[in-house]
Amino acid sequence: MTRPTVNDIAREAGVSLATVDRVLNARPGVREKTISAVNDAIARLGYVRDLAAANLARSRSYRMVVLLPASDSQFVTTLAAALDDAAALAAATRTEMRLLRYPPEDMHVLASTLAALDPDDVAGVGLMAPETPVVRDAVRALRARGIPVVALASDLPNTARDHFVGIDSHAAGRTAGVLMGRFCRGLTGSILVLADSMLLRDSIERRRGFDEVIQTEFPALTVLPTLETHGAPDLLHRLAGDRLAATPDLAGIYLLGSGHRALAALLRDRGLLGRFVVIGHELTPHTRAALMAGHLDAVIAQNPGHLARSALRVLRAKADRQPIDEGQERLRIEVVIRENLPPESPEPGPRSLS
Amino acid sequence: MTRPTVNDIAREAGVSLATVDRVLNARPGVREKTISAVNDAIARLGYVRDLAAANLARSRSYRMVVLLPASDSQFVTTLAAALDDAAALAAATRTEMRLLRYPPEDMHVLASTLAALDPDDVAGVGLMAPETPVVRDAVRALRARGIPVVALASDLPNTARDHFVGIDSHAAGRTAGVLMGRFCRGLTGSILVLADSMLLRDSIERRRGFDEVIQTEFPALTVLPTLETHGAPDLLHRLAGDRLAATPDLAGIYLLGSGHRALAALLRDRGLLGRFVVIGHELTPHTRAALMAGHLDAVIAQNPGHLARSALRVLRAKADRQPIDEGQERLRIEVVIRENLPPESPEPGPRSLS
DNA sequence: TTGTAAGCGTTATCAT
DNA sequence: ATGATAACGCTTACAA
Repeated sequence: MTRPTVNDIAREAGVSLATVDRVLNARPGVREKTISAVNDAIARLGYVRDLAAANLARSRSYRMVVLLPASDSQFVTTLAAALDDAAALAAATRTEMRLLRYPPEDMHVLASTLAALDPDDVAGVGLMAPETPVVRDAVRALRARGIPVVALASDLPNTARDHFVGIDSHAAGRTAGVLMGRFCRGLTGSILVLADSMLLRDSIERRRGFDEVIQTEFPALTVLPTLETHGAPDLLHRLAGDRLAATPDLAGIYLLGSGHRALAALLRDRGLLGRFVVIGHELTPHTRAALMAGHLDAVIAQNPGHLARSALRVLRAKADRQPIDEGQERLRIEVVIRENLPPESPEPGPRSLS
Repeated sequence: MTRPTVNDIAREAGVSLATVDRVLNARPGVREKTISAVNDAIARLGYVRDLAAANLARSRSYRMVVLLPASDSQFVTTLAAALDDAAALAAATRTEMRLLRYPPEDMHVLASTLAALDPDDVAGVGLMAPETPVVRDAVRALRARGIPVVALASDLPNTARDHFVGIDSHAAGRTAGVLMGRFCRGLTGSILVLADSMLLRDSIERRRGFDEVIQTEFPALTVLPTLETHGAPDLLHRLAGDRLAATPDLAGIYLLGSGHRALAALLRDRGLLGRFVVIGHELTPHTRAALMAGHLDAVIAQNPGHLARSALRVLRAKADRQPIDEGQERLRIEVVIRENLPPESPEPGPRSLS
């Protein structure tokens, strides 16, 4: 009736508790024969280990470090908030998080921060950073010192990071492309593309996915060269304004990064609000407002709450060398329009007081 | 540095462990004065109780019951599989699940099953059922006996269920409507609507949301009366076939429920595959295949894995009278097209063996 | 009204 | 290579 415990296994297998534990945790110093005896007992009894008890006994706590660029991007801000919420929740499982920010323009600062991390003080590192050589090396060094690393939001594929939690930018770009194409049904014309910077791999991949789809499936549309706004509203206003004037057949606008407010302002200036199909990325207060106002038609997004919780869960699993639940940790490429906009999270999440 | 425990409180307050426990759990038999002494110590030390340890000591386990209709609908099948996966995961936290099926046409069987549930054998009930008077009464009775109830996928708003885990059908219908309208840009014509049955509240609400959007935002489109197919492919073939022939200006098809394969077969028969915008609900093997083949343009879905995990987490929280994390438990109204189709879950989820 | 001590299911530290 | 035994933070008889 009641669930089998390690004691039951020990009795059934005719060994001691300690041996069962050794087998359970794949610790060395057990004969092959004993191992299989224990495993047999486990299978026979249908044992499943009580995680809570295990963690209690370990009384181990997990100090995670998460590094985000100190940019004022709304996505980063949103993610930081989500991480704080997730950390409050994870505290119940002895997992705490230190959230650090690094100057976005200097990867050397980031690298030295990472290099200074003490392997027996930090159980894992979450990192959102562009994949520059400096970063690559820093991540490799971290892993060499036995600290698990997960890449957040932006992947670091060539660093042997333990895991990536986020969405595939290329597929996200394709998704944006299909929506743009279909929302422009019947139209012949150009698509204006705005990015913060085309040096970031995510932007490049989004653009590549977008182009692929438009070229092969929507030949009536032409994607214009990307304008780089470097997060500067005035620059966007000028560059996009010029392009707008020079493009009489404009059908749609694709924002790879930020700039939603500046774009809306520009279009309003010109009396063009609502005249084009506009598609962007990430759900932030700005894009949310734009969706509600009808200035933005769709957003391709990843759920920051899920991202944050997943990051902490995965880090913890890695720290424990436990497998992760692929299904639970896989982020979806979300399509958000006004009608399925999730309600603005009202409370900052219950800070589990009692 | 380390978190304070009950022992620390006891020492700080100059009382014994047992007294601290009595105060913590609001048990009787403690002087007012002692109570406040303990509470002071708790506040001073910033104690936060370790729930896992508490539950371990209680050696409490949570036996949940989930009831699904015994229909052969693919969504229900998918959900059942997701629940089994979630249960395998939840087993590590002393939460087990019994998955029961009831004959979909007879709510009295369901009601008597619910009535037979023993309050000190089952810690919570998850229920997917239409909201008939019989069901309403059964749910009320359950709650009166102190068993928490969460509604799954389909809400039971007038039963005082503890929680609903699923998406808002009305908003889902509106989302479908917007996509239909936008994908039909420039077209003037009719939309064929197919449902299993219009007796189900979810279908009614989806349709209502869909109509609202089309009528107010896409006046060039006309939504035809719903055809009820009762899950019967031949009936769908006949009814939809007739309507198809009688509707020369058909622009789109909206499937409120199942029937994707039958519809594809019909359209193929008539050489009409790919001629209309087709939008449906829920991601199942059939809709997935249809999306991949290009016979279906978009699906409005809720994530069954999330639904299942959320249901079990919420039931557990309710059983413990703990607050739930709104952010984590809120399901998104997902828009799935070919480009953001999540990969088919390869493994049935790690059955946490070790 | 309060305290003592024995668990709960694991893990970890010694012995053997 | 294996076994006792004492934690881990909390609850719960049973005593006092």
